[in-house]
Amino acid sequence: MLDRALVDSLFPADLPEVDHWERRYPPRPVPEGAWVTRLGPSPTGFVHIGGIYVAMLDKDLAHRTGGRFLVRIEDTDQAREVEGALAQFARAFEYFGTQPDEDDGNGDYGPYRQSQRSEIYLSHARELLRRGLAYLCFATEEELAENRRLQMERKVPTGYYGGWALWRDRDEADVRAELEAGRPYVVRFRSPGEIGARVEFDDAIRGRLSAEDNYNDVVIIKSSANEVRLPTYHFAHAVDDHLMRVNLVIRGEEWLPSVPMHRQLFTALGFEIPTYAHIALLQKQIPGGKRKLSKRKDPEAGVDHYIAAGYPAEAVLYYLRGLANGRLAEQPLPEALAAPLNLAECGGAGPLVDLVKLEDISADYIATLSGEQILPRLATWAAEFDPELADVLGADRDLALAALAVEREGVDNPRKDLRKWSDFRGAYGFFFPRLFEPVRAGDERLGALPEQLVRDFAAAFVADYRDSDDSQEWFGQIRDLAARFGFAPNAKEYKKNPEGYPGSIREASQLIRVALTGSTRSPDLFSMARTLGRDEILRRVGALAG
RNA sequence: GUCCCCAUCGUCUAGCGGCCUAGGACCCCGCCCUUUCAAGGCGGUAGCGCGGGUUCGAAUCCCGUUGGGGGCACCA
Repeated sequence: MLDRALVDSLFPADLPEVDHWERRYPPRPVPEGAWVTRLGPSPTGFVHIGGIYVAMLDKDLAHRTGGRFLVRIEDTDQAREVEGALAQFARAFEYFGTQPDEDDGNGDYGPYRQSQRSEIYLSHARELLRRGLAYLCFATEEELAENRRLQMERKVPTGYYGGWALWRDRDEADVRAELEAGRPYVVRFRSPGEIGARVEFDDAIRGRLSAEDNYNDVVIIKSSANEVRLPTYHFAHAVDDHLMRVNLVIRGEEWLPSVPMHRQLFTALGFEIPTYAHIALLQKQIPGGKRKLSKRKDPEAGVDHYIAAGYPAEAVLYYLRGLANGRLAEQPLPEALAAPLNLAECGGAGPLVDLVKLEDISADYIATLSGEQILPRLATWAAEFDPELADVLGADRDLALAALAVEREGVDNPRKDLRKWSDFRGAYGFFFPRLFEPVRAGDERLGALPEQLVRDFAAAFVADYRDSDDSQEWFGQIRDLAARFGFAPNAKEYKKNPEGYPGSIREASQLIRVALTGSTRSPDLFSMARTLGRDEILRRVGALAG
């Protein structure tokens, strides 16, 4: 243990004592059993979908128990900070309805950015040093690297412990000498653990666990060479969770092996240990196995992927809730979104993110919406991601609503060709003259039909066109034309005698379909015709006639 | 090397000593519907990793193994 005066000389003279912070951040006035949760994103890039997954859990549990959910920016790694990261946190939280109760600039337990809490960490580090529960370490990077190399060579666990901890039990005289020489140092935690000892603890998801106790002396305050003295995650999160009065920490299972060490820190600091819940990591399938979903490699890891594609938040949340608690995947979406989440029902195995499944969910959800409900959301999406489409939607709202109504309103089984907003242009864009390019005879979309036949058919259609409110009657003119031009009346007839016909009623109607939509895939012809209107029909089929 | 976690159809899961010759959803296949696509209806293929043990009885409990994921950074 270093002389107290020596310890104190390492810190600003006006640094508050730890009890100052205890008074500054009193225990919260929340009911018994209330959860105070937190999400700790770091501004090193866009938000990971796993962050929304955790935030969803955090918020649900906090609110159901009369607690609070806060977001704390963990920016102690100043080298890796990315500009603009913070702004898109707020955007993501808003989109998915996971806004915190407290965050930067809003709450009584701030600051909510670790880089602004240096004083708090230093107070607590000084206290640990005064009590000999932490120590100064002057080991160089080279020395640490040599340690590591030797450890691997000898096949013993890597780390800074026991005989490998060069500065753990050094004479004060040595320490003073290094300080007088102006050598940089870090502050390390003096782990109380012994090699081989076991420790037991409870996890809110996994139940009672047992692990080797921690015997590593981890760094708690980074190098004195840095202009601003900042802590490592281990130290920062312990101090912050305590002073922000967080009592439930939901985080990824990659932290499980660190629990013994974190518990030691809480104990050394005299803090009550929070409840930990370690959730399984979302995974990506790779040949031979799977791995952590990575923002760097997997587009679907980023929240922006979902927002830019236009997945409704409800669909994504329903999918994530199903991953968290399987029973919710078997409930209708509205109920599943409103149901409480339960940590004990979270699985221990890391699930593969299945975009096919998400798309199905999204399609189902959108099918429950009316055109009036879809349009404003679609327009909002388009404004940011497809401005031309946004223009078109804005210019002709009535047509947009009419298009959306096709086989969606007044039917038992609404279409499910809109699985996300970005599908709209492809599936419905043809309704808008500005987005439609007339088709000419000879286009490959018309298949193998002879050009002249196509022209003649189209011309005859235009010449004799009859509007009708009855779908059978309306389609009847295509049947009549098909018969006139020698098409088989149905697929069976055509199959019997392929050489005898240019095609069947299918090819005949596809001809008109391609003329009207530019595609071989569309909703019902009659329904579209009613929406397009006589003039537009004649214009488009007329273009095919030449 | 070492320390943790996990293991039901291709995927996500229900199951937690007998109600399971294992249920649901997505995917995939077939049929129907049939003017395409999208839906919808009906049906189908497909799973408890392996080996011990406990038990009258195990997907369910125990042990081992195999496989998968993650930690061991002054990243978080």
